[in-house]
Amino acid sequence: MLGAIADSPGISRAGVAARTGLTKATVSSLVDRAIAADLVVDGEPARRDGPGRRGTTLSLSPAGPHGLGVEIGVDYIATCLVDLTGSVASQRIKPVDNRAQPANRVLAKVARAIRTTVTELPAQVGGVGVAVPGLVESATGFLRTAPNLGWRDVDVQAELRDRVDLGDTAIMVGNEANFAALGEMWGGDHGDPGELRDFVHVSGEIGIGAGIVMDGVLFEGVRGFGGEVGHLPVDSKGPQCSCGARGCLEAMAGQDTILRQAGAPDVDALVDRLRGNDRKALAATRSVARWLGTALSTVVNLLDVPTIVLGGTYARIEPWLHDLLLDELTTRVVSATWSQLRILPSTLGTEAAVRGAAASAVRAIVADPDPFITATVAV
Amino acid sequence: MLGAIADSPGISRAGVAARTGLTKATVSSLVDRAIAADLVVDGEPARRDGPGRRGTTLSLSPAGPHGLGVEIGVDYIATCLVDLTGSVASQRIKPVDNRAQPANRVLAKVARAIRTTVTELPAQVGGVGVAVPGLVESATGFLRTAPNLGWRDVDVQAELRDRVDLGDTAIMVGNEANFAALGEMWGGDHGDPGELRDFVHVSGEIGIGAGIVMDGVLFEGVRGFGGEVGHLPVDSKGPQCSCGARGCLEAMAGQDTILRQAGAPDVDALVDRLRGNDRKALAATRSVARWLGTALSTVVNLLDVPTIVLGGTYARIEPWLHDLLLDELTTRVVSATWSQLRILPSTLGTEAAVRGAAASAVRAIVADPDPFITATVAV
DNA sequence: CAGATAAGTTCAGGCATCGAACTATTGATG
DNA sequence: CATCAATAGTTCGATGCCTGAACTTATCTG
Repeated sequence: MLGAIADSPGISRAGVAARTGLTKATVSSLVDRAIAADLVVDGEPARRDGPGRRGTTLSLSPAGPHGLGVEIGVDYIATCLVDLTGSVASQRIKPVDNRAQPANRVLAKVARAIRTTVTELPAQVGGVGVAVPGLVESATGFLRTAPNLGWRDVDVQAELRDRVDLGDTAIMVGNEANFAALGEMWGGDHGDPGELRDFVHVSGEIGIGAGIVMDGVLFEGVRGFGGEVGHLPVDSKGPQCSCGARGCLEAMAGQDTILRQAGAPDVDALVDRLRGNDRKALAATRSVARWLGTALSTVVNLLDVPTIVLGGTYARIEPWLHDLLLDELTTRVVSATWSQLRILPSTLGTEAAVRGAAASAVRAIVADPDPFITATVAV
Repeated sequence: MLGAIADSPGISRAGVAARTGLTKATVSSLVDRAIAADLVVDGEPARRDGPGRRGTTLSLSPAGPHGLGVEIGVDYIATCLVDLTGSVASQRIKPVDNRAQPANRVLAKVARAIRTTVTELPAQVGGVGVAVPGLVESATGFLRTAPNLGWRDVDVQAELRDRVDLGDTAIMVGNEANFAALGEMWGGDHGDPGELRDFVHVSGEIGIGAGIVMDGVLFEGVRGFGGEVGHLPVDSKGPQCSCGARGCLEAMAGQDTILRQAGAPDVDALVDRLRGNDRKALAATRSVARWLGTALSTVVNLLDVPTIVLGGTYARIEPWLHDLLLDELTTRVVSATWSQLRILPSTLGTEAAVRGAAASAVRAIVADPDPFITATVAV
């Protein structure tokens, strides 16, 4: 029910009723409870053109529970607090070389970051989202492997609970690419909120990760290891990859490969050269578009997702990727003949993952406020 | 609730309660209603080892509503009736060259087949499933395209309703490969019923189709066009495909390609030659295993589905595909290091699709018996 | 100001499910 | 063989979520 308010802030009770199919009576009582729990606030009456009483504008309360997002990157720890409306209350990024340290050392740092953020916040923390660059079992939150951190089999949630007293606040651990996709859906600027509900978010950083969202819900596969696009085979004759196979997408279109082929030291330099129509840079980008297109056509053929959001490095070079990528996809995707594909650049860039982690925590409350409300009443 | 009875026939009311989390009281009343509507029958008391009253064995009623499945193949129309338990009541296959005829001519034949089957049945028809070799929009049941039939934009459901009086009996139109997967799940012989809940069913016939089942539910993608594996790109240097792209799976591992490479006139001959260790046949099969493995590794990496069921032609040559395919998958699938993949041959073979279509119709009642029960009471 | 229109509230009632007490059936034990 | 513990199944009042319909409040229009 709160979802309707989240998707269109300023909606009236009657509007919510129309949207959700519940009766006005039900909505009224639910909204009353939500207001009592400080999840929703009643605003000024809305303007209306015709006759009739004006509805009061409902919106999620900025003073309600906040979501705390933490991203454990390879060389940084980022934190972020968002309120129920999705507005960022605070954000911080701390460079640390996590690769050089064992998991428990890093988690101690993360715990400290959580502690300070929580104590600084005047409002309540309603949930914590932790984004990690690795494969997480969705049922348990167990981190199976994080190659770029060198971690294996870490129970991030339990480790953090040992180190920070969070009571029974929910901690959700998830893959960074997945959270990035959610962040983009909830916090990105793509027309009307709630319009972007079916898409693949591809982010090219050190690896290539994808977050798949269908009908507004993250698609994680059976156990949570889905959406692994980095090692999709795209070129049977391609170079050997660290995973043992040949011609993986990561090897053909990863950030390292682009920069090497373009002869650029970093992404900024690459963008500069593209702007200056540098031949090598353009050729490298074209090649990336081709391979990425091959891989994404597979994704679209399998999942029938009509929109692709380019994040991370790809977002930076999206103008040069767009046409070729769309072309490649259109020829390869079976359903493309009668249904238009869209390619959009990410609007949150590298912030997407933390934002998504934080927003996930509050969205859990929005999706099912009951546990939160009963907990609040009990206290 | 009936799902629990379907999955383990002979279960007691108490067993259902334990399984579903409902209370004994609730189960009792629900079961009573289901018995009244002839959906469930009470059997003999079960044996038990310890003390305590023995539970009555519940099972779905073989006299209850039946599901009617129809498959519109390229050169046949198959029909099939199954009862609630999944037992086949009757089955028929009629060779017709549907390619040579316009859609409405074929649908008239289908309508006739439905009529005769319905009138022969002493029990009630609870739903109709229609399997077509094409892409169906899941929300509407609209057939977008069926390349091998030469059909485009056909509203199969409406056409059939015009031609057969089915009252308000549900008609579900779906892709043949999807129904085949469901058929295999519900009617196949893979250990305990309910054990096969997450798998990809790949059937190699004229095209290559896949049905993806996750958590016992068909995965169709956003609009229903998901699971299209036939045109996954597997070899960037491969031959041109009719779809416009290069090196599609269908061109590399389709039935035609196998037979041509093996120099065999048909699948029977191919199997004979494989049994006789014919070199060309073995080489062709190895090549198929490689390409199929490449494509399926993509599917598994994206969807994280732990089991692959080989249907159609692939089922026939499964013994020769198995090891190489598993090998290819194990090296390419990221999660394979800690989680075993399984490859199974289909047990229903070419019957899978009609069986699945018929079973889908009754499963809809099992999943939500309320509309059926209220309709029954009203009459 | 009357009339029309729409938002929001109140309250009795329906419906599915629950909880707890009850009855029924069975093997084990002395 | 009587009794007991264990388990299956039933009955019935209680509960909680939601609905439907009537009602109150607020606003525009002529």
